[in-house]
Amino acid sequence: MTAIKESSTIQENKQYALEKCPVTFVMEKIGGYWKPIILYHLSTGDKRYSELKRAIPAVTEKMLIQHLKQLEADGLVIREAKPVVPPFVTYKLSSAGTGLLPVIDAMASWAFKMKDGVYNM
Amino acid sequence: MTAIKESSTIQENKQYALEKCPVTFVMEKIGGYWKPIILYHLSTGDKRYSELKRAIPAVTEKMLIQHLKQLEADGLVIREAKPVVPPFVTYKLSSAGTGLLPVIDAMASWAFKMKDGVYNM
DNA sequence: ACAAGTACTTACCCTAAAGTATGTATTATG
DNA sequence: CATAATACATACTTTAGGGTAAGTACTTGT
Repeated sequence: MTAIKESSTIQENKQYALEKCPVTFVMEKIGGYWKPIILYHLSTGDKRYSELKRAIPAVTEKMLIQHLKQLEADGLVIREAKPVVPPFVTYKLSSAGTGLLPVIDAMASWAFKMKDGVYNM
Repeated sequence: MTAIKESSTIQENKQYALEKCPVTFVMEKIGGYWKPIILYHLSTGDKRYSELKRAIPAVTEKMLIQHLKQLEADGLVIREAKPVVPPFVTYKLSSAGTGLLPVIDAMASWAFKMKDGVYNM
């Protein structure tokens, strides 16, 4: 992960937005490019790291693990590792992560309406 | 023979994600840093450009106008300009933009639950 | 001996998004 | 005449995020 510069305006703005805007708070958590996709794949049940990798072929390993770590740090997913070799690691949604599913659903619903031209008038 | 530069992976991935993932489709529309905030402010009624500027003091004019233009191009907001001087321009949500409000609400609801510790168990 | 599978890690690079600073057109008003 | 107000536009710089490529540790199978 790259170090963040605390003094930058963008960081100050993030502080402002985080305190003032709950939507931005959510964006901070699921705004990463692959995070919604990962969340979606975990919504159908626990997945091993390699299962996620295969389920999302376009994501690079660096991005996958990076986002998984962030999601874990944010308390949205839970990592469980069995002390065996080869490693056996599964990821699943926490209760907070599960609580996000209505958001994901609302998004998907809007996207489908857009594609169906429901809002073209 | 010189090698021809192929299209970047990032663009291919975007194509993949847009087709496969409705959530990413939504992120494309409202993922810009200030867009959710702008949308939120428009949800309470039409606003003049200068009203938005005052309502969101931390945003720069470049970012504000840029995001407004994108939201307009995406059909989420409608711009109305009166041919007077000084200019009088108002922005309001389109039907598609209004259709996004449940998403915003779901996000806000989750954010407040998070802050209230509802998911800490 | 060595390749294969699993779950990462790390160093480096490139680009898109965001920020800074300044300029534009028009008219009313002091 | 100069300033204020409004709604932008634009050249330039910085930063955060994402991508590439390669390596690590450990054990089982051939």
